[in-house]
Amino acid sequence: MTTPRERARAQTMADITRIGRAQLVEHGAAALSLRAVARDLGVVSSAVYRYVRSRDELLTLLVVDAYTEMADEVDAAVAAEPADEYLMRFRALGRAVRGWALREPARYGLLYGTPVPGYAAPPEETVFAGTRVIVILIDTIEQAWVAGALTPPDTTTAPPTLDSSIAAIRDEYGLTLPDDLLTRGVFAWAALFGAVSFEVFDQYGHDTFSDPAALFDHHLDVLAEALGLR
Amino acid sequence: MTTPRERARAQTMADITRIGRAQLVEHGAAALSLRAVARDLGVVSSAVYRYVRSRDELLTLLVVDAYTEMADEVDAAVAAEPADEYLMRFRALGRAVRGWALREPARYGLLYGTPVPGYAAPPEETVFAGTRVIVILIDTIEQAWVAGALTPPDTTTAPPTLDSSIAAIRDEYGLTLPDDLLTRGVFAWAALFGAVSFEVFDQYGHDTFSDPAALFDHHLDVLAEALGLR
DNA sequence: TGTACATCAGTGAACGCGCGTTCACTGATGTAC
DNA sequence: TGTACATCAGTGAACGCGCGTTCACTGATGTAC
Repeated sequence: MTTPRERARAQTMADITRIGRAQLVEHGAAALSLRAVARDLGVVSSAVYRYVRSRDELLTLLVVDAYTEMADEVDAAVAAEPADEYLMRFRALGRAVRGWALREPARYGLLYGTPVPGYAAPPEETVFAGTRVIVILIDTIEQAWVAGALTPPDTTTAPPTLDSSIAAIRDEYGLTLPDDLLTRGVFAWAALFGAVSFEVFDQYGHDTFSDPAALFDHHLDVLAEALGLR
Repeated sequence: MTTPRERARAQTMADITRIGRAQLVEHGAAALSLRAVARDLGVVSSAVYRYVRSRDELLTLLVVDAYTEMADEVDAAVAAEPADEYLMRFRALGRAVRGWALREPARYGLLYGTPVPGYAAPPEETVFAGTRVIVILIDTIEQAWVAGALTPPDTTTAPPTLDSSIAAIRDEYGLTLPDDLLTRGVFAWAALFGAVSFEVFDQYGHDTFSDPAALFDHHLDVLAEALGLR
């Protein structure tokens, strides 16, 4: 049973998140301001402290909010493909990340851009949401591997100095992927977000590529090839 | 013949750049402040306006400074390898980028991270310095191609919608690379900086990988394979 | 070579702005008896 | 069911801070005759 007060509180929290999101979009993470949120909320600046302990806590709220929204979309996009079409699932994942990032450049920048100076996201609250996408990616590769649908190139080997790190990851997520393939998965993760970041942060000149979506799809093809996905 | 006044001016400009660099390192780009630079320079805040028209102009100065330093290091690293050892040159390029980025995370962030809100780098002043690394990368691939030292995978084809964009790039830099390979070069560029950004911006957990340099080298191997470099 | 004038670096005060956070308070909503 | 008390949301003023930029100014350095 929720009291009116509880409902009002939940509503205000949701409003603060919504307004914070809008502030991010408009002015970027570094300029996010509690006073501006209070203004938009129609309330005196000190009132916001009833809901949020500090500016940093508001940032954390927005970080988790953004990770969650992106991961939800990626989840949905991957799940919309047949379970045994691993290449299609991989492509869907990549496109979902790119789609969200281009729609939400400021929030994407908060997650994958320059760290906000003086702010460090508290792991307890952000790690789960923040690792969802890489977990989906690695799971997709794992499932393809288990199904025997993967013919990984054998031209490289994972560095021996990473043995224990790789073993720890394999344990944590219950994987059976061989070392080299798991390491290639990490590469694919970094490369995917590199391609997205270049587009979102406008590293290509504005008009260098007439069809950036096609360029990105080509990147995904090259990445899938590097994973042995087909 | 330089007058004392000219020399003093050049010295002060150099001091401003140096102090600006230090400010970036300490507080990040968004917090870069003319007043703080003036303080460190030992001068009243308005005096800085004799040297720099605005905060944005100072940012532009620092952007060019950072691009130039990074490209100089990449240049030197690539040139230190034998001219016909294309794989070694590619590896040297990647490692030089990573090395500079890890030594200068804040300046790297200024170039490849979230855009500074409200600031757009003026192309006339930044494009030359900003494209030097990709030009070196593409040149390396071009030379390998011309020398016949490249066996590119033929599993993908460049998207037809990018024909004219690719042709424009080929013309501008006098290249003979086929479409797919040139497009893979762009991919390698984005993927390389993606791997570097993940490390600099701490996307992997702090202790997930015990030997990040080895992980990065593995990434370079996979990238070289995707380019057909060996 | 000496003098008059122009150029330039740097000063100090001011403008108007926004920020995060604390604090004592009012008044409404909820709860225990 | 009614009353006394506790909880909570929101107010308004204040603290101390930093910012970019403009402006009229002083005094030193450079230049043209």
